[in-house]
Amino acid sequence: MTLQSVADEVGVSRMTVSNAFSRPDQLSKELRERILATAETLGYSGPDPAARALARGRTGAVGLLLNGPLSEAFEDDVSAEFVAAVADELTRRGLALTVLTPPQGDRFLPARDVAVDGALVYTCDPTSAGVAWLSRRKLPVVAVDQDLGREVTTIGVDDLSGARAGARHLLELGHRRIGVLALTEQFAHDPPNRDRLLGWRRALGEHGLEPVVARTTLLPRSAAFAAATDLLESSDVTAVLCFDDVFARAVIAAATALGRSVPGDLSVVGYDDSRAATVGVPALTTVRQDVTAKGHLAAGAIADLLDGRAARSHVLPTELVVRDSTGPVPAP
Amino acid sequence: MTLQSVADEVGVSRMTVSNAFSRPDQLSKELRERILATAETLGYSGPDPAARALARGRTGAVGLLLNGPLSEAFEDDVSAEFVAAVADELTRRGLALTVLTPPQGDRFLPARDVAVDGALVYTCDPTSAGVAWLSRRKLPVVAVDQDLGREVTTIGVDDLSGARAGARHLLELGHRRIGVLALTEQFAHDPPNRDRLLGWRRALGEHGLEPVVARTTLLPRSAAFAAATDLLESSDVTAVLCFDDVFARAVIAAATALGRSVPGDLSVVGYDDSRAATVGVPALTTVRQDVTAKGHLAAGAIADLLDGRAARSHVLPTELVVRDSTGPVPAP
DNA sequence: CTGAAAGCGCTAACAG
DNA sequence: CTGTTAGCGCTTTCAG
Repeated sequence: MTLQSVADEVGVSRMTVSNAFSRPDQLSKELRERILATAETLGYSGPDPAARALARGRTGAVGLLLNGPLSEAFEDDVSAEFVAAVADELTRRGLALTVLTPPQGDRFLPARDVAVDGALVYTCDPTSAGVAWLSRRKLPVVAVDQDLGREVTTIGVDDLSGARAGARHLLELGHRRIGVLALTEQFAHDPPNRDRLLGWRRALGEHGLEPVVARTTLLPRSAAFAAATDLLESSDVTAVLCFDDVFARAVIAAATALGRSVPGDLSVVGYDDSRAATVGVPALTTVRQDVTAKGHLAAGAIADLLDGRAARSHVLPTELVVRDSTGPVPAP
Repeated sequence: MTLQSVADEVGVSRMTVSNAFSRPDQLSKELRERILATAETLGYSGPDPAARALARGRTGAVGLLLNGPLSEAFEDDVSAEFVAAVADELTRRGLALTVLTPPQGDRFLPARDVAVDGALVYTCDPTSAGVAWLSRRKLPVVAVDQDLGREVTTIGVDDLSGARAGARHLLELGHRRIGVLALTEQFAHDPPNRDRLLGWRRALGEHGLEPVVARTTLLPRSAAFAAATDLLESSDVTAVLCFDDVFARAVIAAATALGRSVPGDLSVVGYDDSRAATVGVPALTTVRQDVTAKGHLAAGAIADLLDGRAARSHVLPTELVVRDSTGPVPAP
């Protein structure tokens, strides 16, 4: 079943059938309906997407390049919300989302071998093979929470200000011995981790203070609990600033296990204002970012690029949300 | 930059260059390396995936057809874990995952217009347009937690037994007035919802009992809390069987808000053994299913189908996990 | 509004 | 091991 079979049946040229499907305004309504009806009868389900992709030079799919185990990307509320927002917005613009997983061998490298018109780079080591392949293919790319150079359209978040706001909030409450729970050194150059750490450091620095830094990983989830326990046992911090809300929950759990109450004995600040911030008790003081907006902007940017329009970089604002996990510094 | 340019430069035929990239065993190691080196120099990044897809008749991408807002699919732990497992296993098999979102208009229907070799159908209304388009395109399909007919390879879960085990557990604890919190009528034919409900009903039926049925939706999350509150206020159930762990948490939250303790005053059984089961207090008694295995099996099945191998249907087992949210029926 | 010509870039099959 | 032949199914451009 091809365009040609339908054309033969109707008695028009293949091109007219193509137009019936792809450019409705190029032929009479009447003829178009006759063609569509015949196609239906013949069981022709429309132009073959692969052939169309080759002829048009566009596949209609946008890649989402992710590094590390996918479980990290999909099992984290924040990433999942981002992916959902991206997929929704891409669909609205007539594009599909293809997941470009990290390669698991040598034969098949998604970033090299999968047909996409462009890609979103998210949660990636900028030096990864995937990023390199995308640029070798000269595909349009939009970086999200990532530094790929000034020429690359980038959608980011003002984590520097967000982190600073969180730290200042603690300082205003009188805290002076403050811990932070960040990602491991492996993420030293990951913008969110880097900027949050920097924002905390700067705010504390304004008071001549230095944070007690603890580091951990997103997975396994138990790692954060262990790191938090260690931080609380090995130092006398009265407050902890966390890389994200999940870490904040881990700190609260660790504090509780050590018999310390939050916010009575310890103040905890999360980040993201994800589901974890409001689902548990106490509700978290956290720094809100609009992940859905980030996804929409990223999808819009890559779509613009594909349409030959310029795409602007954006830095999304953050906002401190004060809830119940922070309070005045405890009396000595 | 095409195969031809590289061929011209090296002075061999285009086919030999193609072989250098795609069938390394078809030419001498020496020649191959010379070709690859030249390609590298010329900035040729390998065969164009779109052209290759047309010529080979295979795109190397598998669709994942989802219905309803993507937020439901991605922001639910269980679905997210499933998607991650699918993507991982597909990558291992040299395939990519393309998300086939529900159509948001008329011009662009992912299930009709996106190039994929086959698709996984998950969380879909079987009568949806998406499913219809896939079958019109005659694409190989694997159904997950879905009834698409006996000819369609299906990966499912033994929810009937799982639900029964949960209900029997409550019966053994002495409960007789039992509520259930299921999905709305809209999901009457959704296999997980249908089978869990059926399993609960049958187990209770063996004791001549009928459950008090409450129904709600996955989103917004507040809906479950409201439904649970209503159930607890309008009936005198001593235990509630829930469609999933998130609902179980909502029931516990509602009970707590009404001044009832779990499991002292009320027993609650979840489903899935997802993160929600163990993250909060009390840890949930729940019915475990292996979502990652489900994802791996589904990906393996569609990959087999694409390779022309037969793919078997599977029904994964479930297992009751007793934790702290269930206890003996309270004294009257 | 319709059709003819000319590929898009690659690969299967087979011959040498 | 290497090259030739013959498309894959569609769209772009441009003339009628």
